[in-house]
Amino acid sequence: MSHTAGVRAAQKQRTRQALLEAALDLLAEQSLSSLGLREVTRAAGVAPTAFYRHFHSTADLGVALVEEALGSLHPLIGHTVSAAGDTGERIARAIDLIARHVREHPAHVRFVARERNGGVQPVRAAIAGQLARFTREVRTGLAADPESAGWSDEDLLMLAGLYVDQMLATAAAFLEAEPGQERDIAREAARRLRLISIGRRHWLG
Amino acid sequence: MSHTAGVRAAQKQRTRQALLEAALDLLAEQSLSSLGLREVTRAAGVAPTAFYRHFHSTADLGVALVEEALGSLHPLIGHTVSAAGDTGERIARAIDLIARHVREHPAHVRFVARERNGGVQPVRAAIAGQLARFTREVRTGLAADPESAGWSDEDLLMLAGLYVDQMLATAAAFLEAEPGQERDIAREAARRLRLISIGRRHWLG
DNA sequence: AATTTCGGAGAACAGTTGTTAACTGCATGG
DNA sequence: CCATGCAGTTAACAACTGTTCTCCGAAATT
Repeated sequence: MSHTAGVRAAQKQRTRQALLEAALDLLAEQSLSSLGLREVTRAAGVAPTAFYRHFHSTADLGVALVEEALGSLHPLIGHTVSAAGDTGERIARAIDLIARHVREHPAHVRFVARERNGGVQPVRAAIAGQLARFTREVRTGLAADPESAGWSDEDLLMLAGLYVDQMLATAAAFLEAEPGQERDIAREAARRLRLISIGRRHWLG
Repeated sequence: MSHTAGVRAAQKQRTRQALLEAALDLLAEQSLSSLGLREVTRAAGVAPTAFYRHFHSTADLGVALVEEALGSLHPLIGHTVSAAGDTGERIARAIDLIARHVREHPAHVRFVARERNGGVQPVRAAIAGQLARFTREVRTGLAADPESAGWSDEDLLMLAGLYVDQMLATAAAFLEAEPGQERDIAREAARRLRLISIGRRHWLG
């Protein structure tokens, strides 16, 4: 039962993944707009022309990387926003989650932070799209909270955007941090989130 | 009294400025890490080798651009933070100031937003240094406000950092906005700042 | 007036880039 | 079992890159 997807298609996927991983590696020390097609294929161990079997251009590859970096993160969002516990516990857990994610996928995080305002328009658009989705998801999560009673949809979206921006800024800070500084960054991020949640509590009236 | 700086040095400065402006133009559609030396000299109308008389590399030129983009902004900061008026008026004035700055110097703003997390380490470091300076200046401005009574220096620095990040995010949003959307972005930014200032008011206790 | 300094030009270098064309070999579907 | 499809290779192209060395002319110094 069930074909294991075909020997042929499987091998294609392996090459595609090799290209994506090689690119991600190279992007540790440069921006996407300077990433060369040959450079990528060389690092992936395939011929330059093989690239065209998978992507039209490096910009196209970048869009695929956005999907890989952010696409699988959506389930996590709603689950985290509507977690149990008091405000302090929820803040600590959210920051812990960010820290772990940055530790486990530093290249993906770096890529997103770098290309969010980078020099390749389609990639910027793809990232903006994913972040807008995150924002709507956080909004939905917040709406379920009893503390959001009386809030307009517009204001909830504003708060969600503030949170998403803050999450990304914290992740970027973790990335740039030298070993041992993570504690300080976590404390600063917690204070920021605490201030925002205080503002949230007194928003009405 | 006073030599007008010498014909020779003056011409050198003109060429240097031509290189910086040509680079800034080219950086509208790419990142610094893909900016070529020859590309810059071609756009500036000088020979490739002339580049070396002014910069060691394009990374070096990038650091100079950071200075040009952010160096002259410091006086403005303290003046804006410690302005008169109630909270709403001060928020509106700050956002207006950002909007005007983005309108008048879009290339500089784009450059900073893009290279803040870009692929060229010395430039990232230069931007981080300038933003840290901004944060300290905002902190000093906030400290003068009677509303900051009882605040620890650490907390003031946290709040200042939050403001600086928010300013940059707003500027970046203005940049990406299509004509006519500026009003909405200004309104969203105002709401964010209002929420933060509410959090500030209730921070203690 | 003679000499030094120095910003910029010119030519040449080895190496790299994206893209094209024609090919090879093997998994696939009839 | 055979013919088709297609991922990947090889070779070649014109164009471009950063860097070096040599030179020129005019401003600056003496």
